[in-house]
Formats: sequence, structure tokens, C-alpha cells
Amino acid sequence: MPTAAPAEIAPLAKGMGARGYRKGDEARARILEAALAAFGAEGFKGATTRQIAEEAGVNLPALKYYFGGKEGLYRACAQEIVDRYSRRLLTPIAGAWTALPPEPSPDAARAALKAVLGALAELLVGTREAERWTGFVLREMTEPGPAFDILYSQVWAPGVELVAQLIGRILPGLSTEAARIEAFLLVSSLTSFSIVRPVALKYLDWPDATGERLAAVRMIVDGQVDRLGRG
Amino acid sequence: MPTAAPAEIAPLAKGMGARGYRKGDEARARILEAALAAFGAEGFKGATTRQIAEEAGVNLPALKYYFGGKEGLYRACAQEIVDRYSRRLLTPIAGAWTALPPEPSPDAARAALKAVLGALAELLVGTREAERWTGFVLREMTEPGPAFDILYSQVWAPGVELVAQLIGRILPGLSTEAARIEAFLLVSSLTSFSIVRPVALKYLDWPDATGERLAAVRMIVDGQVDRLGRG
DNA sequence: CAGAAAATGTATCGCTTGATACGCTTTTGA
DNA sequence: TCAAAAGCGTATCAAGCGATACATTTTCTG
Repeated sequence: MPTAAPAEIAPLAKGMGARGYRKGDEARARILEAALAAFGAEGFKGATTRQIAEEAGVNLPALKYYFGGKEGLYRACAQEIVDRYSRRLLTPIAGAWTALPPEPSPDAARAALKAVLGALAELLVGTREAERWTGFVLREMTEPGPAFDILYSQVWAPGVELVAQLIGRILPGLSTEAARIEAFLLVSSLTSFSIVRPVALKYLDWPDATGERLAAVRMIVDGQVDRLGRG
Repeated sequence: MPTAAPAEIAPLAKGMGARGYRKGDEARARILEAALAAFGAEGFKGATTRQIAEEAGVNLPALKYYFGGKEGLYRACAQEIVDRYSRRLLTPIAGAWTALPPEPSPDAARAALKAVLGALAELLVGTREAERWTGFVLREMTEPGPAFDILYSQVWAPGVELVAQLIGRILPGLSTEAARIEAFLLVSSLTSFSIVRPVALKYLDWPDATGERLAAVRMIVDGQVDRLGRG
């Protein structure tokens, strides 16, 4: 059987050992990048496979060839987000977390929380790098689709729960529930900045959110952390 | 010319004076309600006119008959949101605002801010009434469409700016910019609750966000207001 | 109670969508 | 070197989309 279509959906990365991709993996990466932007900006239904293919510089059947179809591509995007998020945030944060003593002092926990939220603000507010996938994640959280479980359990919940844990250390008297609400509101306010960035910039009359403007946001978030126990 | 299509897009409410609608205005209202839910949940592209028509219990051409088409219906939804928002929030709030003395004391401003945020929390967190249109508004803020200007200038900006003004009264020393950032973050955290409600409930393991659970959220928001100047 | 206007219903058009059948070209490994 | 696998391009399909031409029924007015 000469030209039979590939039995498996995609060849995946097979010979990724020695030197670079196997030629087609670069196309695969381009498709993934274009899909991430398209799905993030317009949602699953809104994004079209033709638009993604053109943006990636491939033709339409390539999407089926590499990802099995539109939904497979969507799931692959979710997995890609999990991977990037883990590398960029969770891993360093987990390091800082385990570096804390088992029962850190409130002040140590306060410093750790500032560091975590600072990194989050840096990523969500200061760079546009995260815009692609915050839109993707938010959409999935708003109306759960095929990628909800993986994004919730591996991105959303761990992130908020870490903040809640730190708040719990800062305020040992606070109930777990109250700490979680506080954490939810804190993280939500930062993600909102990324999600509705154009509106935030327009409202604040900012050209961007870098430099001293990012510093202003971080200072206010730090202030909220400072005031956490001082009620 | 007997059966000519209506020259104007829609008859609108014509004989709304004496007693009730002219029969068709009820269909118009049903379509608007269905469209609000559909656009809010799935966006402009995601929602289909057939789905809206079926949900409203009318047939497809009725949408053209009453609203001129899909985009006209979308704009009508935005206008409807502005109207409801004005009635439900802006008007009472503006009343409270003008009832304040020209230079209210920080404590008076603090109480007013608590009242405003409490009403907002009540609406966004405590009821599901707002879910329909928060989704709609957020989508429009995320990727501006035909309804952006009206929603931004008549819903978003006035709401956040009111909070910023109150914060400015509470902390006279604070810069306008800092007050606006603080207000943006404060309001964003509450809107997030409405937007990603299923996720919030799942994370907090809540069946809903009413009663004492709503009270818990309000207490935390009140605490944030209380701590505003105490840094 | 006519007759016009308003409202509803039927049928269909043109277009875009995601998908895929199928053939050609390039890369790979023995 | 040379077949087989991998990658890529062309052409096309069936389904669903928004829109609308047109017939029919209902409602209001004089």
C-alpha cells in the first residue's frame, strides 16, 4: 500500500535526538503557534482552519496531517500552554515554595507571596507574551470545552492555590476558605489586566504596561500584600 | 405595492402608549433575550441566528424583520445591556454619589465605596442575572467589535472611574493614576467572579454564591476597602 | 366588517466552513 | 542508490451559515 494516509494521527517528534527537527516538525511548530494565537483571540468556533493554515504558511490538509483535525489541534494547544506555563511559572515557583521552611514566618511568607505575584504581574501585565494563551485559558474557563480539565487542574487551580497557601501562612488565623477567596480575587485582578489589556491601557491612557508603569502596578499589588494582615 | 418589506429595518415600539405592545414587540423582546444569552455565551461568530430564533420561538426571517440582521441584533443587545446596567447600577450609584458632600470625609467616602462595591458584588457574584451580559461585555472588551465604544464609554469606564474617584477621596494623597489602577484591579476581581463563575465555584467547592457565601466575599472586599489607607 | 399593514412562515440561494480523497515531491535509511 | 516513508499540494465534498424572495396568516384601524 503505497500512499496510504498515516495510520496514526501525527508522526509527532520522532527523531528529535541528534540535530534538530525532522523537517516537518518545524511546520508543526508553526501551526501550533498560529493556532494558539487564533484560538486565543477568537475561540474555537471563531478561528478557522484556513486562517490558521495561511498564518502558519502551510496548506489546509497539513492540519489534519499533523493534528488529526481542528479539535486535535485545539487540544494540542492546551497541552502546549500547560507546558509553557509549567516552565515559565510553576517550576520556579515550586522551587521557591519548597525552599521555604516548613512553617515559614509570616514575613517570609509575605516576601514569597510578593515574589510570586511579582512574577505573575511581570508575565501577565508587563509582557504581551502571555496574551495568546490567557485568552485561550479564559475562554475555556468561561465555557468549558475539550481542554477544560487539563487547564483547570494544571494551570488555574495550582496557581491560585499556591497564592492561597501563602496567604494562609501570612495570616494563620484566617480560614482556608477566606484565604482562597482572597487569592482568587488577587489572581483574577492580574489575569484581567492581561485579558482586557487594550481596555486597561485605554482607561489608564498608557501606551504600554512596561517600565515604570509596570512598576506602578507591582507597587500597588505589593501594597495589597503588605496590608493583608493589617486589617 | 402590497407585500413590500418594511422600508425601515424595524417597526420598533410604536404604539407603546396606552395598553401593551402591538403583539410583535413581545417577539422582539424574546429574540433580544435569546440573543443576549447566545452572544454572551458564545460570542458573535459562535452564536448562530438559527439557534437564537429557535430559542426565541420564532423563525429565521423574524431576526431580519425586527433587527435587520445578525449585526443589528448584536448592536441592539449592546444597547439593551447599557439600558439595564444604567437602571440597575449607574442610576442608584449616581444618586448616592451626588448625595455626598462636595468634599466628603475619607470615612464617608469609604462607606460610599463599600456600598458601591457591595451592590456590584451583589449583582456580579450573588445573582446569575448578570452572567448573560458580563460575558457579552467581556468579549467586546477583549476583542473590540461593533459594540465596543458604547459599552466602554457607558458601562466600563464610568463604573471603574466612580470607584477611582471614591478611592481618591479616601486617600487624598494618592495620585489619580494610582487610584485608577487600584480601582481597575478591584473591579476586575469582581467581574472575574461573574465571568468564570463555574471555575470559582468549583475551586471554592461552593454550590452557589448566595447567602453566607456571598457575605463572605463581601466581607473580604469590605476588608480590602478598610485597609486601603492603612498601608 | 372590509382592507391595509404588520407579523409569520416556506423555500432556497450563495458562501464559508471543516474535512478528505488523491497524486506529486522530498527526505530518509539500509 | 533506490524503494519506502514522510511531507506537501490540488481539487472537491457535504454541512451549516446568514440572508432573502415570496406566500400566507394575523392584527389593527377607519
